[in-house]
Amino acid sequence: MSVKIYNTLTRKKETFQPLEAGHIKLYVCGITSYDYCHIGHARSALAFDMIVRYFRYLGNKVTYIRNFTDIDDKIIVRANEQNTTTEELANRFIDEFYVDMDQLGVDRPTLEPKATEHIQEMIDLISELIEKNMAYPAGGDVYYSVNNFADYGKLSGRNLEDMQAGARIRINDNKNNPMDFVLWKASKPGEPSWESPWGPGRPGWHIECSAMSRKYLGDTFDIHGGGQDLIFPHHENELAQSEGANSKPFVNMWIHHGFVTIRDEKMSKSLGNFLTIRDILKHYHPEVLRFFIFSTQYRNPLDFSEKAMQDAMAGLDRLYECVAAIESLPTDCVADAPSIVTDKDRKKLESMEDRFQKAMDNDFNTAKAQGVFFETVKVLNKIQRQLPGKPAREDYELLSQSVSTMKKLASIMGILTENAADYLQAKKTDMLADTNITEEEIQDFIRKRNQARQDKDWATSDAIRDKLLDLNIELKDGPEGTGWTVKRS
RNA sequence: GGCGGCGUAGCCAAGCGGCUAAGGCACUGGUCUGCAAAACCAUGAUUCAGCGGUUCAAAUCCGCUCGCCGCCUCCA
Repeated sequence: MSVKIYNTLTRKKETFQPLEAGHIKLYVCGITSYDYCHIGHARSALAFDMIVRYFRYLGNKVTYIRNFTDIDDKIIVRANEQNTTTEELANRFIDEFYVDMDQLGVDRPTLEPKATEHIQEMIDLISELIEKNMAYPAGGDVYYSVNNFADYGKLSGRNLEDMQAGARIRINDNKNNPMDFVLWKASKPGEPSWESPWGPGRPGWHIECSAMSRKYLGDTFDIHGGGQDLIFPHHENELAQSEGANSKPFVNMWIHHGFVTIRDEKMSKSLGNFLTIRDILKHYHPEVLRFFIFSTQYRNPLDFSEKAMQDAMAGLDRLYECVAAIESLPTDCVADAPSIVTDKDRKKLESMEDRFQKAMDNDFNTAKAQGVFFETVKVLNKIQRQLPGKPAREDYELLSQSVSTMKKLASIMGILTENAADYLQAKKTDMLADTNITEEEIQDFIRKRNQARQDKDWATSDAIRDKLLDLNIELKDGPEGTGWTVKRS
């Protein structure tokens, strides 16, 4: 395996080498559970879903841990607003998260630990840090002492002097250094709290990931992932905690994906410009969203717009239409008829999987990989069109083999997973629901029009066609009769 | 101010020192058609924000300039 991955820690693409050959250990920061998920969350889940599927496709075992943050300030505030408990609120949105993930067809990680179920592990870790003089209790809180960790800032490329020069650090008298961050927070009255050696309180945000990754993946593991906004402070602090406590390298490879933007602005709850996953799935098939998200490499920003989604839909339809056409080819072929496929085209088809792998090996370049599919479709369409009524068995097999390979590879991105004919039919039915006409009525018009066409009454024929077009129904005359589609608006 | 990233055809997007600068969408032309539509096929950058430099060779490396974005506060 020679997958190259951009490592945030070294700011370079590196050849990935798991610690244990054939077994990859991956930890990804999941959601803070207090609201519905937006497309940005979808991108995160989908990016790592794709990465895990690719590693498995290459024959690796992958242990994939993705946590739920089910206790933090935002959850407490929101629970109070809704007059409920943090537990109820967090669990409710975890359930909603699963609804979205299932709709998107995201595979479940190996394990999805919750912060509140690992309080003891966090307390143990904090105690170790205090013993090692990497942390100190103060006024019921416990803080991490950044001055005692020489490498602090190595992930995000910052240094303490520069950061302190920035004036946006809150003054907190309990801290020795303004950059020290909280490991354990003394609870205020009415807040959820757990007993600890430092009094009742709750964990700081970063400590859960250090504690849970250590429990499930060990002191050092292969890959840690998340959104680019987590690099600082979250991952920087996790790294400081884990290496501070374990005195071993925490993670070999840090993967951070880019944001989803709207009109080139980051989508976020504070800006109020976010769209939830279910908003999107109301209007688009899940595979359209997947196709859209994988149309650029995972580290680049991805700008959401209706136009972009329409483009994605058109592209996905093109793939499905090709698959459907080849899958509906008549199966009676001539065993020893000569092939009509040129050597160049045959090579193109036979090299598809290699070219796909080459793209994916290069830091999971799904945009390039999609390009491989389209190149394949172009060749497939061309051959399929030239095929005689009874094609050579050799050619038939080349086409169906290519289609099944393409479907296998596309499933790594979670596209082309449906039966192509069903997908296209369902789409038609869905679109028909948005019009003011039924299938029976359309068939009726088509019969009348065909009669007119037979009589060479073009005026009537065209009038019917225009009438249907007004209703967003487009007719397609072909050798096997007249078909129709709902026009894309 | 510090750190990181980006700027490639109308739009989206690959490319990471050297084969003809992938691919998608749109446009245009062709096949098909009674005419259309759909589908399919074909077509577009002597050039990669600008200016310098390194090199036999640069969109790709280095420097500067301009523009955009993200992080530095909760955030996928």
